[in-house]
Amino acid sequence: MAQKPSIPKGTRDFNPAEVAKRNYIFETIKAEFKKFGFQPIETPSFENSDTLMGKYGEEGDRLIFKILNSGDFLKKADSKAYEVKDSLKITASISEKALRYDLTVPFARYVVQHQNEIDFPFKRYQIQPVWRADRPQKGRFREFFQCDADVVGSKSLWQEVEFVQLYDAVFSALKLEGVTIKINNRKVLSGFAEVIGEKDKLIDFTVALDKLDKIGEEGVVKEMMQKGIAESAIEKIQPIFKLQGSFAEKINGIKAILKTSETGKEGIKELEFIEQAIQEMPLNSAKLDLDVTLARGLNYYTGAIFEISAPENVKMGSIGGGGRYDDLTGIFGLKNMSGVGISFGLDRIYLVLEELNLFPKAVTQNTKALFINFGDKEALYALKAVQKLRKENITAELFPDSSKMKKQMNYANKREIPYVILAGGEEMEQEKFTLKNMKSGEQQKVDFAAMVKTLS
RNA sequence: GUGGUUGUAGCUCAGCUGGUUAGAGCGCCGGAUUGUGGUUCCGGAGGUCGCCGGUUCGAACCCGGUCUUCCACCCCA
Repeated sequence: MAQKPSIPKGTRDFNPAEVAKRNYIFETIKAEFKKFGFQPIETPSFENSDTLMGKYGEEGDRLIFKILNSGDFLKKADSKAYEVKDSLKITASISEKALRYDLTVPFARYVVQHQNEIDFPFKRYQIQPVWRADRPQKGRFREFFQCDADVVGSKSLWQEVEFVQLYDAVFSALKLEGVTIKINNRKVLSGFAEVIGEKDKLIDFTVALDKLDKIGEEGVVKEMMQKGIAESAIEKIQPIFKLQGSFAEKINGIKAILKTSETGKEGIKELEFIEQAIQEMPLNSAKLDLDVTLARGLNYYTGAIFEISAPENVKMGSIGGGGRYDDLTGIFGLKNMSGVGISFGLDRIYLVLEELNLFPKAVTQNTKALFINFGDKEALYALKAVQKLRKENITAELFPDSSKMKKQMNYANKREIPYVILAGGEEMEQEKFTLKNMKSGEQQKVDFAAMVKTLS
């Protein structure tokens, strides 16, 4: 065999069964998005580099796939950067476009660009692939789909409440139980930093705090100290490492710490608002939990922060996330436009559903009936019936070649087609069809109407 | 981006301290069975051992590079 072709690292092919299952997830999510009043938009797979660069932090810039300029790009390259082999600097001069890294920033760009045509508050959903030049791992790909729903143009906390409900609605529809919707608030995190007098180290502080469940209290303290946060400061917020119990109990715990921080208190108020609303309208299958260590994500979150944990028995990173960003469109010149949104990680949800065996059987079902081909005369008779069946909304097909019976039956068997229809000279004369149930092996000679009845 | 790991038939994997023609199970193709599949029996095809180079009389096996897989870190869906 010749050299086998291959696909790039971190990308995948999807076979028919996989596509069917993925579509099932897409359709389920989409149906809930629509029920909540979101409308779809789509944006290009690549954007101008300056739309994306600098929006995800230094780390993010590194993970953005850059597209090489067409033509004689070296002619226009930054020769100084080239001389000293400064990859970072030369990139800007040889690449002007980049593959989209997420759906939020392109959405912000979209809102600013089309601000005059949009009726605010604007609720949009978007399901498209994104690309990251990351090193792949389980559930981590270089091309994957995000399913986002966002609202811009409203500061109302009712949006947050609705997003919690939307998460719950989607996971309930997917029959995925035991999902935890973790919530936090940027203002609470700012409050912590303020209280300990390390306001300017907010990012370092939250990034370290975010790792609590992974590296433990000791690890977090160590990392904070490495980042230059004073030991005495860390001691002050020690209680947050040990927060336990119900949502309300945890709130009480942080209230004590944040009593001197106006920002912090505001964050608490927001969290309480959302929690109380959810208590009035209980969730179906998911659980809402406060996690003050949750920092997750992008620096532009200003209020609520969401992250979705898969059920405990599945080893998988977060399967969704989101939050409130007061000033995302500000980067593109549109001020005072608050947005809040959530995202579903389709590829990871797939892995979780697969692991827990939660895909409905019907998802992969395809053709209902296969007509055996006995020759041209019989094939014509069969195809006429196929055409009529399709008009009845029944998926049917004719085996294209008059191959051996064994081969045709085998084909039906392999494809798990539930019915095979045999129609030869005898059936043609009587205007009937021999309908064989592939599972039971039973067969009977029926007329078209009876066949439709069995197949529908 | 850093450190580690993996790659042998379509698939899952054997293959001893380097030693002739690299194996198994499953699958595939053909036949027993030319209007009856999933069971059984018989036969068959299919491998530059990820790729490139090196060491050696000799490499699937040792060494280097590269690609890929998975894992940890970074970060994240």
